[in-house]
Amino acid sequence: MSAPDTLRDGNASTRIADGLREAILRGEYLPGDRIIQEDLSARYGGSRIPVREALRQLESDGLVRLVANTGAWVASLTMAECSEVYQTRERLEPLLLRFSAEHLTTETLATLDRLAHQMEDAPGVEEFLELDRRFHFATYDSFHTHTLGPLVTRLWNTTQPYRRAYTTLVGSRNRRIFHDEHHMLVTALYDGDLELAEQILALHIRRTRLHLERHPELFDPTTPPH
Amino acid sequence: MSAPDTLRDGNASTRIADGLREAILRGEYLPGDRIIQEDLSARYGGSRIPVREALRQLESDGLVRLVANTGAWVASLTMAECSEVYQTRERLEPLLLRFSAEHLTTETLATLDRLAHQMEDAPGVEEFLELDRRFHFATYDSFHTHTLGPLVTRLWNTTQPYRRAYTTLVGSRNRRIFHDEHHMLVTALYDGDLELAEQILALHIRRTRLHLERHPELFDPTTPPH
DNA sequence: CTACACCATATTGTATCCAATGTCACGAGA
DNA sequence: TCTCGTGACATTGGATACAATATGGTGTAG
Repeated sequence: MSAPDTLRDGNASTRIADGLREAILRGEYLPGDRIIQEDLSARYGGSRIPVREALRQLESDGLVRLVANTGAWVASLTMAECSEVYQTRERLEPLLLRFSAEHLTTETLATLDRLAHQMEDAPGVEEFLELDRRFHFATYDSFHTHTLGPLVTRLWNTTQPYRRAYTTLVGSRNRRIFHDEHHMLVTALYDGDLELAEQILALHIRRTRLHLERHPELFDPTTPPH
Repeated sequence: MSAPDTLRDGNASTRIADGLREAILRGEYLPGDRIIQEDLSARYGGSRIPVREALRQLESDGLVRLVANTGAWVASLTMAECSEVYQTRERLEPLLLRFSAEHLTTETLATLDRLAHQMEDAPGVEEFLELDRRFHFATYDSFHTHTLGPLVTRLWNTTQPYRRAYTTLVGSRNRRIFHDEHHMLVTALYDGDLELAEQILALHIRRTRLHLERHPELFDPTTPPH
């Protein structure tokens, strides 16, 4: 039997950072929401000291914005910033895929195929987002990386609210090509054609970016009040 | 007249984080060195609270390794990890260069040319490293980025101790091709040939990585004690 | 009615104190 | 001589208390 959740790590800051990160990724906090240190103390237990350390951590992760003597907000992106993250992903993830694909097992390939099919029947937005994330990370998880894996995770995290907003907005329209790309990726991996797999992934990310860019209303105004 | 250094930011954690980061980059602390919270308190003023926040921040930046209830160390890399960072840079920096190059001014180009020549006469390791960094960042600074710029900075920072060690080890041997690549890059930028500039930069980073990989003795042993 | 100054309140920033944990040296026993 | 347990010490983790700063509302002057 496991220890109670509040003792999980022996380290309150890490626990709070993980908890808040998950809450932001679940959409419980929205971009631009104010974060009060005392609220987090109350929610996760402990004093404000570990809360502050957690906020520093999440700031470096790009999930929280801190302003000295003023407070903390859930980070928000302009469309240009979000687009930049996607263009970064377009260069990084194919590399990570290449590293990982060299170590893919048959079981992982079967899992990927299963996830790609499950996604087609995802009943709601949350299931869709969750399966999409699990699919892509399953293609990456076969190789332990020091820098690249965490970096990619970070880029996924900072854009998660906007993926959610977009998916909610367009419903299940236009998803066919999205699923097709996943299946093509699985096929390329089955065939061991890493060059092709990299290209499909880059196109997949690029197309998603272009779709997002059709909806500026999802993002912060380009000229935020400074 | 400016305020004393200890009041620079109105925020002790940021000040300490910046100070410690610079100290690590200057080589004042070496990879693997233990960091004692009280020492930082004494050195930068203030109590241990802001020190701890600063350490969290630098941990997320990849410059410090924290172990719960045990302590903090200056981060160190194995050769494989360092190589991974360089492969990541090889994909990222050409993109950043492309973003930035579209906004390069004539003055910046002149500065780049000047820096490239200055480097050839750099008297010592520190000057060489400093000029190299300034050269590359000058090619990036013409475009304000939200994610990519800080990311690249971070990758440069985590590998800085090893660049220093390598440069010290080989002295000024084999630097000719290094300088030539810089000049080629400047020329490509003068000509507005972004495609070529990207390729030169990627090759430049790749060649540096291959040189580093000839010196495993500079790095942590691959199987660290766990 | 608007603009501005001022004050009350909420919130963040930091210091001090104590608790918890890990480290290391020393000594007893095999 | 080596191993293992034990205890003192060094160091980190966290809570409380207080100081510093920002915010938002109210009243007053123009």
